[in-house]
Amino acid sequence: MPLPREFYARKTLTVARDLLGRVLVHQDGPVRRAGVIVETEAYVGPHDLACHASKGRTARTDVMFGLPGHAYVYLIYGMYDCFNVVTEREGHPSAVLVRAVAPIEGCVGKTDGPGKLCRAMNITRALNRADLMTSALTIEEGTRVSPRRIEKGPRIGVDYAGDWAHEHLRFWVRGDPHVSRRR
DNA sequence: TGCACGATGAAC
DNA sequence: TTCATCGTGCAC
Repeated sequence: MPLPREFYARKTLTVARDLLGRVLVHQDGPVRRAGVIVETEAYVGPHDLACHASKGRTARTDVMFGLPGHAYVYLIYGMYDCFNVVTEREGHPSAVLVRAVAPIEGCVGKTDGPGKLCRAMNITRALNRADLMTSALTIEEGTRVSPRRIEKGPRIGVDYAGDWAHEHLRFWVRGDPHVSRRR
């Protein structure tokens, strides 16, 4: 069963933490690809200079202004896809980037980074705007991670975002080997 | 119409 | 530390 839309219709920070331990599932034709989410980042709104929606509502960022629980998949550096889930209320652009999963089934190659997990689970821009309630891409309940096992720190690769680069909006499961290693 | 620059990963 | 590679947003 997919997590309900109300799960995503909360503060982005809350959703980012609560997504740890949940299971990302891509029903890729006959193949089921799944992994436990172990690392996330929150992009909290138009005032967040690291959030793509801080540029305004464009063809690319439009989905973030819509209903929560939809996929925002974009191309980064000309070669990698990154998977996000839209959060909060319609009209408020925000999302959670899933940075790493622990593979369960159907994953090809490593999953310890946002580009890598998309490649391993065959998540591409074809799934941009997909509704996680009704499409081949979904997130299931999984197992909640105890707050004492959750660590947080600054987001990766957003040094351009001024003060927002220092905010602790990245969350991961302490000690999990599938968390991305970069700093 | 052109151009600088990434929410990265992998090689050196 | 460098580079592959291209869509996006913004300057002209």
